[in-house]
Amino acid sequence: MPFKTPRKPAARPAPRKGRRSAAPEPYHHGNLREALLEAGIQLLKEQGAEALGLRELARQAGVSRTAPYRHFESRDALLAGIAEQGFVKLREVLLEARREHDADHEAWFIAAARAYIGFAFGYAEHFKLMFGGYMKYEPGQHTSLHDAGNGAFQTLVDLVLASQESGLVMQGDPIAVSIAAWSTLHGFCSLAVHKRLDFLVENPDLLSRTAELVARTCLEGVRARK
Amino acid sequence: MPFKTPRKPAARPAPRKGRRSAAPEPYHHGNLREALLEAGIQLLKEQGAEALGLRELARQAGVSRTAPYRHFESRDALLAGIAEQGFVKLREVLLEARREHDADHEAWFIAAARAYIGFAFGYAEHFKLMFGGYMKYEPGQHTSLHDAGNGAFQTLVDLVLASQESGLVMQGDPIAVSIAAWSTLHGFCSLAVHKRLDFLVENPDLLSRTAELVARTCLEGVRARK
DNA sequence: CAGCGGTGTAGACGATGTCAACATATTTCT
DNA sequence: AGAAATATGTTGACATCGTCTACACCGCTG
Repeated sequence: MPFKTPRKPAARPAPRKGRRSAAPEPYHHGNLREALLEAGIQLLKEQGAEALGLRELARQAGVSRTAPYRHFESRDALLAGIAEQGFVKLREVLLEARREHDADHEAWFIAAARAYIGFAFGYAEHFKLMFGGYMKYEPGQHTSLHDAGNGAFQTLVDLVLASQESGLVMQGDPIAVSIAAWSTLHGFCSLAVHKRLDFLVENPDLLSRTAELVARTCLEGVRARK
Repeated sequence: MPFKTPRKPAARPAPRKGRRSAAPEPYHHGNLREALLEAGIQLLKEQGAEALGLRELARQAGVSRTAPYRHFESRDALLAGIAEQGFVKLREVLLEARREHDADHEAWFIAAARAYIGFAFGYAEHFKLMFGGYMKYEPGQHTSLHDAGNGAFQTLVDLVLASQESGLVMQGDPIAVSIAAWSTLHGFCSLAVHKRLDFLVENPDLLSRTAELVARTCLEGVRARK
């Protein structure tokens, strides 16, 4: 009986005998899709993106190796799903910075920069997955991931637009200006997360002071010239 | 006779029967080490870092799969060797920018920024390998790669030091200021190279204008406040 | 000429992503 | 309610990869 074998029943979130709910929650055995994403996020945090194997994820979810293919077209698609969650979270922390400093554009700017840096350091592996070359990123593919990324970027564009109106930030194509500001943040985070700033890591005080300098630089670089 | 088999003799750089030369060029069959690096650089340019398999490189060099292990401890070590070459090249282009604008610090700054961006766009895959998470990067490992990276970074520190003395750039820890300036460049390049700026790619004019803005932002962000 | 270390080779192992074929559970149609 | 369709999960197999071990060859030094 090669089929009745393991089936750790505790691993499944209770097959839901209830008739039907409004949300089209998957049926069958449990919602594997989310279980895979959750396991992936957990494993990503603990071991990094390299450890995110399809088989490993399936193992952690208590299913067979090819089961994930019913929910993700390929390993890359699964990674894209995990990365997407990261962009959602990133957007959230950026929106939070906005909520707290809506009135003062300069404070908003600095808070957004700190939030971005905080996200990168707090979710380093996630950050690497989102912006690194861990998966193919062909245009037209992974549109959902793409949208989530644009959603996060849009919060920066909103900030730039508002700051241009209030005269804090230089005029010019808002996209270009946003990218210029974003680049400063992103470059610092990318270098740090990839351990290219290890001469700072040994001096945590200098690291945090540099982070603060970067947050300011990010604004000064695009501040309206007098 | 399972051993006499392939041995494409043309692929080897002539066994060098000459007695001995000053440089300790490897003997035996040819200098496989450099052949592997060359093939790797070529393949990297054409197909990206994912294609850099040990077996594939060995194939390209016309040797057996495990031959590379006589010259590189692991695949990561080979990748590190290839990345190292990239840092050497990057340092070269940065030094060239310096040579051309030694006197005018502002021009030097802009030229260095353009050179960095030019390198990233011209050697996109190499850039990704150098700064992405394609290989383990434990501290203490790959010291040669590490040194090459620091060598390239040092050219930026030199620029910042000179610019601080001449009053162009703000005071403060030169390392921190260098990182702040570098971050702007690096962030832009990293985003572009990883295709996260595709909304720009469709508009090459906007892309180049943004690149120019970034090159300026990189200086404005750390310019001495009046 | 013997031996020895530097170099290259074949075989094997475990691991991975993916495909095709098959089994089973849930929904939908009649 | 029963049948058919669909969604989900499983096994087996294949090609590929990095790496280990044992072995073969080469060119030098004694």
